[in-house]
Amino acid sequence: MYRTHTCGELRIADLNIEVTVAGWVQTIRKFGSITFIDLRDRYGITQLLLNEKLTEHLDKNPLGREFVLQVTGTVSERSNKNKNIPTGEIEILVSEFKVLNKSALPPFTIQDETDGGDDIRMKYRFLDLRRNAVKKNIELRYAVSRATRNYLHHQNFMDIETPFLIKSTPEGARDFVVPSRMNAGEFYALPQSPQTFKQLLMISGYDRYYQIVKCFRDEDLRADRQPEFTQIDCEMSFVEQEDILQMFEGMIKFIFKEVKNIEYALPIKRMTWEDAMWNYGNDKPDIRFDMKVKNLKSENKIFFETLANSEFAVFNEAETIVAISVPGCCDYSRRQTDELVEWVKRPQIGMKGMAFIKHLPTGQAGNTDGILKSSFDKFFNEDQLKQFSSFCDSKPGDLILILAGKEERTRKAISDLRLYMADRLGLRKPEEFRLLWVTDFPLFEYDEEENRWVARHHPFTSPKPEDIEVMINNNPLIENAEKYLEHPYSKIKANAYDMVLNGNEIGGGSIRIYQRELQEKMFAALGMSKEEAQHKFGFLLGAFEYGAPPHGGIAFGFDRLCAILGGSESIRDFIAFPKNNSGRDVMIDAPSTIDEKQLEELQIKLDLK
RNA sequence: GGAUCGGUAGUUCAGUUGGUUAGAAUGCCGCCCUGUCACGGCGGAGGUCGCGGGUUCGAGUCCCGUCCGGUCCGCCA
Repeated sequence: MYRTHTCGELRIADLNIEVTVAGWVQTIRKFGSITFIDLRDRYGITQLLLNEKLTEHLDKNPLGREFVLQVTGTVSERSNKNKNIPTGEIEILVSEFKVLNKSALPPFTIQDETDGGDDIRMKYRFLDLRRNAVKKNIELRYAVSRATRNYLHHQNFMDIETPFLIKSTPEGARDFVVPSRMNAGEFYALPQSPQTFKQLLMISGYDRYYQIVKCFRDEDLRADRQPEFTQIDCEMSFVEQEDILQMFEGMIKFIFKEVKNIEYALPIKRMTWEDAMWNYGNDKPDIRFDMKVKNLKSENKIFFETLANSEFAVFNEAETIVAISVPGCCDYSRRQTDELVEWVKRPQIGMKGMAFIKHLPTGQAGNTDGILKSSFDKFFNEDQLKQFSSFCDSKPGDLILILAGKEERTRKAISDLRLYMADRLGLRKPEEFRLLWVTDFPLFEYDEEENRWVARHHPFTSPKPEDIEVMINNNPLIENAEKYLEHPYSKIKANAYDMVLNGNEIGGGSIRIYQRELQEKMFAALGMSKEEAQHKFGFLLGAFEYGAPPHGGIAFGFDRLCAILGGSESIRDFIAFPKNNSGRDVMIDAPSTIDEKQLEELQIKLDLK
């Protein structure tokens, strides 16, 4: 037996018993003829005390950090207690110890505040995982997984595995591709999600399915995007949107309770996609703070009358003018406002400039309205500025920031600016969690490059019942690409919904199409020929003919959910063995070349450009 | 595909308008220390300044190229 106890469990109640523990050397503190060693395992740290004799032995056989020890001794009370750790009242008076294995000197310190940078930590990820800071993320991930499984199990969901070697369907993200040796010249694709399989399971009658499952997308990465990532993938039969919202509201609530011990007040707020875009410039608004977007003008509709006749060309000519009132920032200096202007002019934001109004409090008795001072004073009189202020709901102390330009870009910019200002003001508190359902997404988006409709969610999403006829009775063809907004298809709403947590999309799903005719119409709408649809999705279309029940589902981004619950931006911290920005695993050095023999077996010849 | 920031000791970083022998902290090694827990004290070792080329009397510093890493845009149904 290697150990009787772990390094995290011994307490003052265990005094005088003989124990054997095993673990890694965290630190060695030598004091002349006695030595303290902190021994670490997954469960904690226990202090060892080596007497004179053992300390002498140590001089001849030195220990180093991360050596693996097995230690036997007696639990004794410390004369100086350490209140910072749970085992801080005791130590083990060592009678014998054995080095189970030596360790090379680690390239960085195995501590909460390590001295190692990301690069070296990823290369030695197995050492990084020993650190408490990383370990607690991995533990949190397991807690989320456990809570999810518990909840879904008790709701009669079955965990059913679906294959990883499937068929490439180049709609949506780029597939990872695997050559088939037995079928030379042919390729499997790794699933971007088990979408079609879970729909087939519904047709098979497994009316509640879930899987915590790896998905693969061969696209460029970000801090919150990995080439292989994990989804909580769910599907239900005989349900409408409302049933799914209820079920998964319950699930997220259960996860919050189990993992964070937070009782989330239901129901979760709901918002239509249109409202979200209108009031936040974004389909995944962070509602931990207000600072709503004010629409002064949008696509040639003037909401704020004064703008119609102003001399200010920037405002006159803009497709869209939007503003936010930032609380408590009216005293921004020239330098600070310039800094914001520079911020919105960065290529990532892409604005040409920014106007602002300072709503200064006066300090004079009797005047509670404050004084308005703008960056465009010469174009507007005091009354007009007042109208501006009241339109933007500004209060004395606010700084009104105004962006003008093309609809889509400007809306994205004001949304980014809103988040940026909230960050500056500390309004995005990591320990505050605000959930939101966003519903009624458009079914289609227009792809100007390919000059066709693309599915905003995916091609299996059902339109709202009232829009089905619109879809069936109209030709998807667009004669004038400039006017795609006038095409009936751009008005069709999807039976789709996203769950948003603190400004992050953590889950999304839809009620699916379950009739062959409608699904064929959908493929046709996306510019797919009958033959093409049959080649790619014939199995699904065929299955729809054998009694497909109405069904729908949702998938949660598991890594991202864990990251947010853990208060982090980066999902890498919550994946045991993540890949870097270029999709490399720097620890095992993958991807890599393969043997000539392997290529031969696959009958593949490389012709690298 | 594009933008941007970075690469200097094992590690994390500093390094001025280009100018003597490239520094700090931490880690490591040695000696001292019986109550430390971020132990302390004294001493020591440790560098192809990512790589290649250029400008210059002289390059860690300036220029060009390249590789690697971070962040972002495009992309991610």
